[in-house]
Amino acid sequence: MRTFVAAADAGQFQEAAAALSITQQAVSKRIATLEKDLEVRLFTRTARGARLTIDGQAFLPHARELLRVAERADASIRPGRRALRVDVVNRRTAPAVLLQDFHRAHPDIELDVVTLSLDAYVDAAIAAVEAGTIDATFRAVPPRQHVPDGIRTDHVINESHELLVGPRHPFANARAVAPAQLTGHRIWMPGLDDRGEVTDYYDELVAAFGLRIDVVGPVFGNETLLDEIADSADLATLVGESSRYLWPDSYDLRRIPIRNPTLIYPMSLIWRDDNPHPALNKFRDYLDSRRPDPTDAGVWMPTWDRRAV
Amino acid sequence: MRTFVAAADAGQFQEAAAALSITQQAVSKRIATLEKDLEVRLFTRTARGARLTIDGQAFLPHARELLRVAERADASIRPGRRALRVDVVNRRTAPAVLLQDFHRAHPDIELDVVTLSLDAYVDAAIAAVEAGTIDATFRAVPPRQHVPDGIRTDHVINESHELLVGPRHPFANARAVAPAQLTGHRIWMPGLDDRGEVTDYYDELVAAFGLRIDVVGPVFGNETLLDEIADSADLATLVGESSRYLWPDSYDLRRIPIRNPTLIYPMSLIWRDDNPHPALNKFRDYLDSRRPDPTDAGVWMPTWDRRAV
DNA sequence: TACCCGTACAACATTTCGTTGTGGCTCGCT
DNA sequence: AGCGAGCCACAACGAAATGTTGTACGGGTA
Repeated sequence: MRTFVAAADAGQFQEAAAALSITQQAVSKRIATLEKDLEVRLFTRTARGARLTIDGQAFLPHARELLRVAERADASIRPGRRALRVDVVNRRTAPAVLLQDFHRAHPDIELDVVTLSLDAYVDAAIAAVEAGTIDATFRAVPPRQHVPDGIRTDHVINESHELLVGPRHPFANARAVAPAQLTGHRIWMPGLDDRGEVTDYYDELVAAFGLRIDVVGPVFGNETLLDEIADSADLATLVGESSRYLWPDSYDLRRIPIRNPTLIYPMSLIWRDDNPHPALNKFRDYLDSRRPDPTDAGVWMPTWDRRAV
Repeated sequence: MRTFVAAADAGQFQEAAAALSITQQAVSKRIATLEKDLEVRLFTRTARGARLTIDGQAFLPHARELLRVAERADASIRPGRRALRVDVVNRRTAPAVLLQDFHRAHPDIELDVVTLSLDAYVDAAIAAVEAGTIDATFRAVPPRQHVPDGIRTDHVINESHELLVGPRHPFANARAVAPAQLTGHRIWMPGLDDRGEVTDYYDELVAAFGLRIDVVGPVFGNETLLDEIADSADLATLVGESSRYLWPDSYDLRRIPIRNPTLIYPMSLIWRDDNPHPALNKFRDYLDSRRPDPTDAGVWMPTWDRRAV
């Protein structure tokens, strides 16, 4: 591909060969092989060079695109020059929205959004940051969480919860609900088991408001969950407010804000203080510009104190 | 790349090897080479297979994208299965807009928009259609134009002209102008020389309204032209209405509609009747749904009768 | 502890790839 | 018209790569 593009740009094989530091014959051979593989003539050879055929013209932009993608693929992992790699717990939460917005604001900055395998507790994520395999991660950082030297955390997101219900649910037409009203109602959050700080959060939430959260059943994927909730008259689930920007509205589901108090899930950015990646500072600046309001009244946040459970 | 993706999907080299019809050792070698080239470990080898590292996870989507692009590149020219290839005279005219819209309406249909070299008259374009190197082209087809058997034409576009002027031009603030008002004004259309039916059109236009069209000077590119017009108090040029959807508004240029009569440039789609490409019919259906109004009053169209000049 | 499964390493055969050498074609100059 | 310059294709050879078979190593598991 590189040879094809070089030859197309140069208009002749000889010059392309020079640019690639190989012989003209090698270029000729490469192009011939490509033409044989594609079963199409790409150049018309003349005495004064080689001009693209129609097929060649049609192929050229694809070839360039391929080289661009290859370049980006390489840049995404080559140590020392790779894209900024940020971990999010999952792609339907506030950090993902934030990263999308950041990308819109700075399209030139290469980003890689990864999701560490599901058994990653804060500790595992912090270890990954420390090891340098990821540049940053968004996590809830309980006060008692041990943070090694050289690792910094910054509380940059307050994600508030909404109740997601189907049209037949008692709260389907409510403008808002208070956590106290949820007492006795079933809240279904499959897959919410054994996940470190996340379960700690919901344990504390349950204890604080007398909620009933079911975690039964395996996770068959998001569509199944939404389907069941849409059909049910008593199932509900909690989702982050940001997910409204990430889901299609295809199901007949209602999002009911939760008020008095609002249920906040706090998240911090975690990164290595000595990470020299230039994009990291830009990302932190961006987060700074959207920092959540200082906690005010009407808001519930976890204490993350095990004794509260 | 294919091997990497296969191994990532399979979770083990052995199975990937089977899928690729090579030995496990070959897969191992390929992955090892890739890792060496990238200077990054992509898999952690375990006794029960190979799992992606963080780096591998970050790389995977890029690898998939590369394969997709390669697939599309191949599809764009492989005879018998290639994308629908449509020629437009240049990428700033109505056909280009139409193709964009069509692509939005049918994102699944692969399109290749090409531009035949500039010396291509209708005859050359028709020959290209006949030879099958392009599936269709948009051209003005004068009534006297010879069209071979098996080639069909359909008048699907009426592009109306607008006058493009800088802020100091006398018409800069006009809501509209009539062709008669343009008598004596300089209209600059560099590059408009020796272009077959296109020049015929403007020749007839000049004769009909006593216009003065300058074609002096080489074409240095669009930016230069726009620059000069923006700066000049008496230069103007004619552009198609559709170009408003294709140009940025970065220059301080005014588009003045031309009325009484509107100046129409008619264009037809030209294709081979026996072209079996499935996308061709869909494209024609689409064009049908946007067919221009039957010519009504207040419109000027060329007769393309040489004697009129 | 003995296997089973999966990966890595080694040696060898085969294919691919790049180089040098050469011929043929076309354009432009004399 | 003849000749030289410039460019591409084909042939032959050596080097590098790639794939295969054979084998060793290591971690789960019965």
